[in-house]
Amino acid sequence: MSITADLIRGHTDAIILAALLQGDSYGYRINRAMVDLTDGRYELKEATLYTAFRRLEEAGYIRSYWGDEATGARRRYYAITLNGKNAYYAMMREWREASGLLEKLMRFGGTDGGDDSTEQI
Amino acid sequence: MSITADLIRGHTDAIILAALLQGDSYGYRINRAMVDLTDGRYELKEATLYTAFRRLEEAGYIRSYWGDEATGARRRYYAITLNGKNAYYAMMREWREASGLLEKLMRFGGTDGGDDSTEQI
DNA sequence: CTGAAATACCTTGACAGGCGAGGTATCTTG
DNA sequence: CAAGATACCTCGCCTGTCAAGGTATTTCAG
Repeated sequence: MSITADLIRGHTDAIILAALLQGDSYGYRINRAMVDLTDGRYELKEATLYTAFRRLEEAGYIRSYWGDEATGARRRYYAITLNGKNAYYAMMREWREASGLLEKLMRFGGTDGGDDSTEQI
Repeated sequence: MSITADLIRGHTDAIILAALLQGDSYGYRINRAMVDLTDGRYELKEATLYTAFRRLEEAGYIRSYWGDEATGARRRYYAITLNGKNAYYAMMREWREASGLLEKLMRFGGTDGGDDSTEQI
């Protein structure tokens, strides 16, 4: 089944920026790409996605403009800015460090002293 | 500098359970172990820690009891339960899957279709 | 002896991100 | 014509984090 929300929390921005690194895109399509890439195990919920777009635009990491397609529903396209790219690389560095730490912490919580009572039930 | 909270968010429970897999321990010590293991780059804040203890105990993943040390401040020890161990293994499986997906999504957001406008500024 | 720091616990209230539910409008297809 | 896909958006709740504040005990420098 799908990944729990909290494991994803905080990564939404990086995911969206990564998608936009490939070129301008719009909400619905980015969402679809996520589902496809993960074989349906992960989906950016719409409310989350659009909230993130607004957050990212406010931060100056993306710009938006309306598409001019004559056919189909109107689309709001997003483009990553220079600041956005820099932010993305920073997020990736953070992610690498954090996941390394997490791996270490979760593999071995390490109370290390090992003297106290260790009775189990 | 320290890792941002949101990257760690949701992993607190797994971290605590991992620590308790090594044997019973108490809040202050677990916290110290985290700081030591990560060279100070990550710290479980006290409020977060004690909130998590209550959450985990309520879920039946840990049990608690007061230590009987004659010296020093009183300590509340925590022990992981069978349910807690199972939960820990489940969390680890989830983490493995989620981090794999995340890695994929963040490395390549993949709008894949690559037909639309791709102008950048 | 005194006062600061360390050990050890705990609660309250605010905040931020995720998302269920609900809504709008257009186009396609049976 | 109705249903479903495409495409956008908002409101309000929930949950986990944490700054700030608090208690009590022990240790140790001055």
